[in-house]
Amino acid sequence: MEKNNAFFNQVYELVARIPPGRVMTYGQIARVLESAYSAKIVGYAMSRAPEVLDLPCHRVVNRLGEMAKGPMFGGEDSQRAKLKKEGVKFKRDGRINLEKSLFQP
DNA sequence: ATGCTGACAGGAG
DNA sequence: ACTCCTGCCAGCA
Repeated sequence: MEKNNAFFNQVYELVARIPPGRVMTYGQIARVLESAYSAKIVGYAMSRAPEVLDLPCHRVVNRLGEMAKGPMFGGEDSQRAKLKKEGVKFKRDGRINLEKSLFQP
């Protein structure tokens, strides 16, 4: 990985600690990293995340419990199925039940 | 160096 | 419940 930048590394490390069946929001991650970076930076870090790190980026969602709209994880449905398979609770809207699946370090 | 963008969040209408 | 506006900070052209 060429980008050994601190923020990216921080985010990667934290995301890597998210256990199966749990998810985190971008804002939550930003807060855990201590007030610093905005949620956007977290998302940006994910977008540039080296796949060799094998980051469970599909466990990172926005505050609505929804995943990114574009075809970034191989399709939103694909990510949703993945999370569901890991035991993440979904509401009938198709959104994640953050109350039950939010991972708090 | 300057400005725009971005896998977002939070408040207000 | 929804939509719109603003703030956030690093990366990139």
